[in-house]
Amino acid sequence: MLMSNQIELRHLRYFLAVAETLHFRRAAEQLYIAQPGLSRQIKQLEETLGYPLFSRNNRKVALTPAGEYLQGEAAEILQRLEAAFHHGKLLHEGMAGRLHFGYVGSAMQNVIPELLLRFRADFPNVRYDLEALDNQQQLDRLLSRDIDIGFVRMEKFPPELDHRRVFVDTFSLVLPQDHPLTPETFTSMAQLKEETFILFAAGYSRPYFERVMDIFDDAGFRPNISHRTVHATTIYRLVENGFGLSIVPTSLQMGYQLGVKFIELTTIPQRTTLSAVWRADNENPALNNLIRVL
Amino acid sequence: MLMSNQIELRHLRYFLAVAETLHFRRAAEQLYIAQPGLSRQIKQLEETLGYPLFSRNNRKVALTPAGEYLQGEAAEILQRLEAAFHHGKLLHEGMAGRLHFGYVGSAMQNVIPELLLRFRADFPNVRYDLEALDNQQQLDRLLSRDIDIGFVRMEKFPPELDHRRVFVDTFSLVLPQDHPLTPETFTSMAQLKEETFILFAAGYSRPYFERVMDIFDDAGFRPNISHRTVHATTIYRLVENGFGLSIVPTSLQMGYQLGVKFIELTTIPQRTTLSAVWRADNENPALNNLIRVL
DNA sequence: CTATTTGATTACTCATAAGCATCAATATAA
DNA sequence: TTATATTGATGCTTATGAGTAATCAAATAG
Repeated sequence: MLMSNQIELRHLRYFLAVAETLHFRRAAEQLYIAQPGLSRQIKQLEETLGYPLFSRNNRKVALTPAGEYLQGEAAEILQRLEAAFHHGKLLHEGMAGRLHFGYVGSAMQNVIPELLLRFRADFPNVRYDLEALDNQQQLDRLLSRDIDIGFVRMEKFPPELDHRRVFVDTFSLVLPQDHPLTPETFTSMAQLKEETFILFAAGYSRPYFERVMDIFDDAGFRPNISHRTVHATTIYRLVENGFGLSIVPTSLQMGYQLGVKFIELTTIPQRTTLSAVWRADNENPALNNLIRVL
Repeated sequence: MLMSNQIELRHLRYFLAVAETLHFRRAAEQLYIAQPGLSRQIKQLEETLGYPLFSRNNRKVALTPAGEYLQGEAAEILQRLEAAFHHGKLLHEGMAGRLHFGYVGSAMQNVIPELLLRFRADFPNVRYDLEALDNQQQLDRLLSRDIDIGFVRMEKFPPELDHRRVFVDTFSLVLPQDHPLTPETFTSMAQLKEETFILFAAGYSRPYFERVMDIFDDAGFRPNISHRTVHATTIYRLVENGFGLSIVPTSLQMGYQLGVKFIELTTIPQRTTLSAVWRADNENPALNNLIRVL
């Protein structure tokens, strides 16, 4: 064991008081204790350390070189400890710390930026890790506690996870700029029976894929799918160049300047929902604050 | 008062033990105390801080985010405190710290470098401040505690100061390279009755100046003094260019490559002594070690 | 189910920090 | 000089609270 194992913070606090005042009686008053106790605690500290901190010639108290050095160190150490306790409190209150986000790419169009802005207004000292992941990756990393919260296009979740619907979106058709169909002439999905389609890969999110296929089922035909991809930009590029049409969440049209046009499918019943998911037992206090903001 | 004023190092040590083992009973064993005391101390720490450090579900102990953070901080703080105590011990033993030297320029020729080399061998962690000062400046700054030790050419010292003779040196004549006098033809100072002399200024050190004048008194003449200066290089330059002869401590000839030659005055009784001086009540522990090396 | 293991709780003991009265040494005042 | 005041240290007592032993309640394992 180390020599300083019997030293307590009390010793340091008393030492600092005497080091400042260089006067045992006044230091004792300042500490709201009686002088003899102070004398003995300082003596005990010196004996434990094995060297004197003060030179006292019965009329004057002065710091030894070692005492002078320790005065600075002890003051800094106590201050740092105090700061650590305070920062711990912030962490406990979710006012500081780190939140690890997972999200499907489309959530970054509107939901995540808006959420982060609102959250930062109340909790400016929380930092974020943001990671674009598909639905299944997010579930895996939630269960392994790698991320604190996920934003997925799903409806059913494992029992360990809590969730909340954060955004319900219509679908939109994506067509080339020069396609004859317009919002005015569009009446029903059945008009697109002969078209080729570029859709999200089924593996990316089966529930999402099936929701899209429902649209075609309701229209009474199976689509001719030429390409499957997960990237919005890729879809738009392919549509732009005449490889086919596509169906995407309406919010996904934001932020792109490409040669495609959109027709929002407000007449069909299908909607796609973005849900926030998190572990019910996640103890990150910042997460509770985030969920409250949701 | 600060919230943490009732927290003691004991709390931190106990906390770290539990944080490491995540097990109260084993942590208690490791600390050589019984488990109930440990439980209470941790609880008390958490209550004082106002937030929990562990989440215990009657079967598992886990750190909260705040606890995880404090584990790192507390470990570092304890380590730093331990290091501070250790460094204080080094300071007390004179194994670390700082020594402020004053010295007359000539002491830097041989005495100071040799002393520092020997001292550094035993006390490599002591740092130095070196300042070239004349005798009186050194006494003043010793009395005002600005320097720890001085190296002067004096014999008498104020009562507050302790001293020790460190080097006794003969005098040497300084002559131009082409001067007719040589060590072989030199017999007595009386041969120099007609010469002009360049000497140290009396104000620089009266005892030293009078010692030099004694040499002339013994030779039976008062010298014709053309210049007075304190700088060795200035003296040598003046001698080299025929402005006169000089008398310097023999050790002062080291380290200069100039057009002058020296004749060591071994036959006269005068010697010049370099003394180390320090305050008797100087508490710098490194000083005691230095004096022991002297 | 029972046995085991976990941390928490309770009542008690004992170590010790703090307080009081006093002392010795020194400085200041008369 | 003597008297007085002020300093930190010391001896003794007290009270706080850390530590212990026994026990409990809850969860898990067999």
